[in-house]
This record gives sequence, C-alpha cells and structure tokens, in this order.
Amino acid sequence: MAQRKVPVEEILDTLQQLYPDAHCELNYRTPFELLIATILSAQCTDKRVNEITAPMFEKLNEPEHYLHLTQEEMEEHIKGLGLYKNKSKNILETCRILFEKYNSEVPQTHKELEALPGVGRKTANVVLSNAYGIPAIAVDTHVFRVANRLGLAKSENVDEVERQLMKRIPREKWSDAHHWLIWHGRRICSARNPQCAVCPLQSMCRYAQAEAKKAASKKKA
DNA sequence: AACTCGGGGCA
DNA sequence: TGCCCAGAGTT
Repeated sequence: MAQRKVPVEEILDTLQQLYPDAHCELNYRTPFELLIATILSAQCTDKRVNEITAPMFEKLNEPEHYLHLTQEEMEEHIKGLGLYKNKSKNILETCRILFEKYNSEVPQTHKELEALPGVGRKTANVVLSNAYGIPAIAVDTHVFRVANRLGLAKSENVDEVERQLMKRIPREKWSDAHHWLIWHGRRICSARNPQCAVCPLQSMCRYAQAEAKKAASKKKA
C-alpha cells in the first residue's frame, strides 16, 4: 500500500514550536554526574532519579569519591530506583575505570563510553549530546515509540530506529529532536493513553489516523 | 530475540 | 492488578 511521504520537516518544526525549551530533565552539574544519573535512570523516571541524586551528589560527585564504597553502601544510596544490584555494581566499577584509566574524566567517544559497565548506546548518546555538545540521538522508550508512531522510523530494533532518525533528521537538529521526541512522548504521545485529540501532529501522524479509523469503525459497530 | 533485573507510579 | 518507567548484559 502506497503511503504518503513522511513530512519530516513539518513534524520537526511543529515539535520545536511545541517544546521550544525542551532539555534534559536529569539534574547534573558535570559530565560525570550526568553519566551516573543516566546509568541510574534505566527503567525508572528521571524525576525519581533527581530525588535520589540530589543528596547523593553533595558528597559523591567525583569518581574517587566512590572508590571506597562497598557494594552494600552503594545500594543504600540508590535504593528505590530499581535494578539496584546491577546499577550499584556498574557504578562502582565504572568509577574505578574512570579513575584508573581516564584520570577521572568522562571519555567522549561511543567506543570508550560503551566499554564502561552499565553504559550502553543510549547512555553514551545522552552523555555525548548533553554534556559534550556532540550531535546524537539517544533512543529510549519514548523516542522509540513516538518515532515509530509518527513514521520517522519504522523498526522494532532501537539501533535501527537510531539509524533511521539520523538519516532523516539533519545532524544539527539531532540533539534537539531527541529532546522534542522525549518531551512529546511524556506529555502527549504517551504509551498507553496518547492524547491525539490535542496533538498538533495529529494530521500528519499515521498512528493518530489509524486510531481515529479504529474509533470510527467501533462506533459504527 | 528473549529474558532478567526491580521498586515505584499510575489507571 | 497490570503495565510502564529517559536500559544493559547475558543466553
């Protein structure tokens, strides 16, 4: 079935108008704090991460501050974020590597970042983009869902979604587009109950049109 | 590709 | 009660 071409420009412009101030909602003061906050953000809300890291970063804001911590002490700091055993282990190990191998600096390449335990493609992209201003599109659950709904990407694989977005979106807009898609996913294009009725992208969204069609046929029946 | 880690939030 | 949350590592 022939689909109309996805109006990428129009979608991006609309998102920019909707979220002119879109930004990273994790609180951090340094690349290191952003790295830790992002590792912690796996499968839990950024709001919750901020509540935990606010007091934690008062004392623990450099890799060397974590070196003497036991696994149990680390778990105590991040309790309530879920996945706490993995996160604790990964953070302690990552801090040790940063201290020993990188002079306590956070590296600036995908390869080096993704070699750190607990750091995958998404976290590396967040750090590169937000802390170092290197254009990147971090595909989290929101970006994944919204991009697929809008037709900006069409894949069940996150790496493939990232490739498709990088191909369709001009490089200088990657970092902003990443935030627009996340903000849209949180505010309107939510997973379970998307507010298509108030969405300015409705007319150019395949998902919204498919939903409208479903609703119409349901009403009829 | 599927599974596991995991407590908190929300309908 | 079920599903989701700014994922990563293992099998």
